[in-house]
Amino acid sequence: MDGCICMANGDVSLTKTKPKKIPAEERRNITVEAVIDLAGSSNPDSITTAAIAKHMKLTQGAIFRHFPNKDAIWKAVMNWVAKNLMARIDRAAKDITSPTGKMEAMFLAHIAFVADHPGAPRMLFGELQGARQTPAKRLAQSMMKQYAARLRDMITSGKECGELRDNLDVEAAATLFIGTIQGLVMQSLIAGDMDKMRADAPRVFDIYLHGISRAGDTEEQE
Amino acid sequence: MDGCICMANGDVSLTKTKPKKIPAEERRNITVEAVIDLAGSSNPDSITTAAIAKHMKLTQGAIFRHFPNKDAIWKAVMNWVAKNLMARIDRAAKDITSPTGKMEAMFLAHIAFVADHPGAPRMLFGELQGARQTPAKRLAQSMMKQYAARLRDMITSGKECGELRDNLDVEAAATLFIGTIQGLVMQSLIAGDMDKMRADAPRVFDIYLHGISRAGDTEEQE
DNA sequence: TTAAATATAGTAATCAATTACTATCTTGAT
DNA sequence: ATCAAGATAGTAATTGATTACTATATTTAA
Repeated sequence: MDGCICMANGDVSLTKTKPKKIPAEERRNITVEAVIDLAGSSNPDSITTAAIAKHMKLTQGAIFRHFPNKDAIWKAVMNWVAKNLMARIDRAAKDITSPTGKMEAMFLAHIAFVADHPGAPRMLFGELQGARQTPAKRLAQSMMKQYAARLRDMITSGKECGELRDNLDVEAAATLFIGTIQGLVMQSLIAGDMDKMRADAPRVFDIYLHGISRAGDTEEQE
Repeated sequence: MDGCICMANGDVSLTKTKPKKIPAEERRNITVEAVIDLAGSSNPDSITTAAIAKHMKLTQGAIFRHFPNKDAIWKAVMNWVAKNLMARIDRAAKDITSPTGKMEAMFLAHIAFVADHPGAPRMLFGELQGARQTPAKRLAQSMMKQYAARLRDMITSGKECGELRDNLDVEAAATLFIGTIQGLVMQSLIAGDMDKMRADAPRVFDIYLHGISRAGDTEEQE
C-alpha cells in the first residue's frame, strides 16, 4: 500500500543494514507505532500479535520478549495516545488568551492530531466501548475526564468574560464540543478521508461557536 | 437462563404453545434480534456464531441452516437497523411542518432509537470502519447517504423560509447534525449510560439550534 | 565471551463452517 | 381420515485455520 515504512534495508548499508538487534525500549516504541499504524486500517480489536509482528518485521513470539501479554501492548498504546494528544492540544492553546480562541485552537489541534493518526480514535472508541475493564480502558477514561473538566473551566471563564451567552448550559456545551469532534472523526473514518475532516473542521466549528456565543458577537469576517 | 423458550411442548397442545421447530423466516428474525442484543454489551466484531446460537438456545451449527455464512447474518442485521431507524425518524417528522421542528423531532427520535437499541450504533460504527467491503457495509453506507441528503434538503428549506441564517453553511450544518448525534451516542456508549443520553439530547440540540438559527429568532422560553 | 534480542517450533483454546444423522412437520394418494 | 414419503429444522461431532502465549535454540552486538 504505502510502501514507505521499512523496505529500505536491503542493500544500503549505513550504520545498520539489517537492524536486527534493537534495544528493548526502542523496540517497545516501534511496537506502539506499529499498532497505531495497523489500527488506521483495520478493526483494532482484531489486530493480532502476529499482524503486529509482521508489520514490524519480527516473528510473533518475539513480541512477548518485550511485553508480558497483549493487554500490556494496549496499555502502552493508550498511554502514547493520551500523552501525545494532550500535549498537542495544550501546545495549541498555550499562547492564546481568549477562551473562545483557546477552544478553537484546541478543536483544530485535536482534529489535526486525529488526521495524522487515524488509528488513535479507533482504538479509543473501541477500547472505551468494550465491557472488559482493561488497564488501557482505565487510562482512556481518565484522559476523557481530564479533557472534559478542562473544557468546562474554559467555557465557564468564557461566560465570565462575556464572550459566551450568560444562559449557556456549560455541561451541554462541553458535551457538544467533544461530541462534535467525535462526530467529525466518525464521519471521516467512515468516508476513509481524513483530508475532508481537516477541511470540514473550521466550518463546523464556526456553527458551534455561533451556538455558544453571545448574540451579535460573532462577526462573519469571511 | 430464562427457560421460557421451548420446553413447553410436551403435553399442553392448544394451537401452538411454543413449538421447538420454528419456521425459517421467524428463526432468521430471532437471529437478528439476538445479534443486536449481544452487540449491546460486547464488541460486535467479536460476536461468535456460538454466542449467537447460545443466546437463542440453539446449537451453533443450526445457524447455518438459515444463513449461508456469517456475512449473511450481518447483512440481515444491518437491513433491520436501516429499516427500523429510518421508519422511526420518518414517523417522528411526518406531522411537523416547520423545518427546524422536523429536525428536532428527527434528532430526538434518532436518539430514542439508539437508546432502545444500543447495539445498533455499535454495529454501524464497527461495520462502517472496517476495511473489508462487506454487503453489510454497502447497506450502511447507502443509508447514511440517504440520511445526509434528506438533511441537506431540510436545512435548505429552513433557510428559504427564514428560520435559519442566510449565511448558513448547509453542508457543515448537516455534518454537524449527524456528528452531534454520533458524538452523543459515543459518549453514552463510553459511559455505559443510555438514560444520560436521553437527558442530554434536548440540551445539546438547543445549542445546535442556536448555531444555525437566524439571530434573534431563538427565544429562550425556559 | 556473554547476555540480550530474535528465531524456531511448539501448545491449548477458539473460530466459522461442514458433516452425518435424528426428530418433527406437511402433504397427497388411497 | 390415514399414513407413508419427502421436506424442514434440529443435534452432536469434527474440520482446518487462527488465536494468544511459551519453551528452547540461535544469533549478534558490546
